[in-house]
Amino acid sequence: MRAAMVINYRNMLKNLDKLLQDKNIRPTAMRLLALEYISSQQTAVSLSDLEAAFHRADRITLYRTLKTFEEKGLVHSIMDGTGSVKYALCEEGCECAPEDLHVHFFCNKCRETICLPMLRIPKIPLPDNFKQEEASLVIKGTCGRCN
Amino acid sequence: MRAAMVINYRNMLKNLDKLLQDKNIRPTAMRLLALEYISSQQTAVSLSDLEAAFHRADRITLYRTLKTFEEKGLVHSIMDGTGSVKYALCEEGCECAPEDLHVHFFCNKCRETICLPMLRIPKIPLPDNFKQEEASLVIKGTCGRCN
DNA sequence: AACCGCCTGCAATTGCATTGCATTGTTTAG
DNA sequence: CTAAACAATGCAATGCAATTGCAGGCGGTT
Repeated sequence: MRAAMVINYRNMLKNLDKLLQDKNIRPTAMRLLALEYISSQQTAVSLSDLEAAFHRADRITLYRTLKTFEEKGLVHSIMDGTGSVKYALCEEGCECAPEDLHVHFFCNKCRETICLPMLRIPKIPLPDNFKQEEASLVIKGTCGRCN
Repeated sequence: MRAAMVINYRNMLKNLDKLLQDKNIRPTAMRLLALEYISSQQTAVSLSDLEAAFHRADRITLYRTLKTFEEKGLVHSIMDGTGSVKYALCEEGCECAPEDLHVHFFCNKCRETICLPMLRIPKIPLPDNFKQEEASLVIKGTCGRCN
């Protein structure tokens, strides 16, 4: 049992490691931890969340870690209107247009932001000569847990 | 001709005045000017825009003017992801759910934000137990003018 | 005319995002 | 194996937008 867990944990690290490598991100200890945290969360995480999870780590380093993840397409950022940017893992193989193409939900009760990857942003018929490059749809209300 | 313009200007002020009164906002000089400016713009305005238009006015007063307009339902705010909040007139008779129900467009070239009141945000079929209260859809790209 | 409340202006502060720089750690070329 | 080159980290400082406190001023009411 113990052994199995250790092996699983090792495997997980291997996987996270691979995730980073695949995106050309050097797998440092901090980054592995950050990535582990992000992927363990059901909701999008803010810099403050990360900071709270690793209170011994430097805020700036965490900030740059998130920025790096975003640049390399490992996570995407979400502006949910709370004033602090949230980050969530990109889907496998997604070339994430900056501000992704799926819907995000912000719960007014628990104040968490979640990705709804199965819900794509509908195509909107823009006026003549308008060209769409990105889109961001944030729905606010109460989430399944809070209802 | 001159006389007609004067009369039209007077009428306009009367109209703006009425707009304010209807929303229970006391029509001070500053507010009339701010409202005139906002309604003369084709695009949503930020606090900085207002500040630039009235460089003799106090930034804080302009800030509070916008806040008052928003509270009273005269304008709605738009978070377009630029980091500064934009404001635009609400449609006649709209009870503007905070973060309105129409689509907004942000042009990556001219960096202006515009309302597209004729384009309603489509209804999204949320997962079980999720309740929608508001929604914000911002499309980014290049606008008609910039193409 | 006196009172009261809203509006305005100035000062100061918060909060999040961002950059500069020196140090440490890791990779790579010789 | 070592040194140079580069990347990541930690600390300090700054930028920028939003926000609040307070005092004075103005308008409207009694």
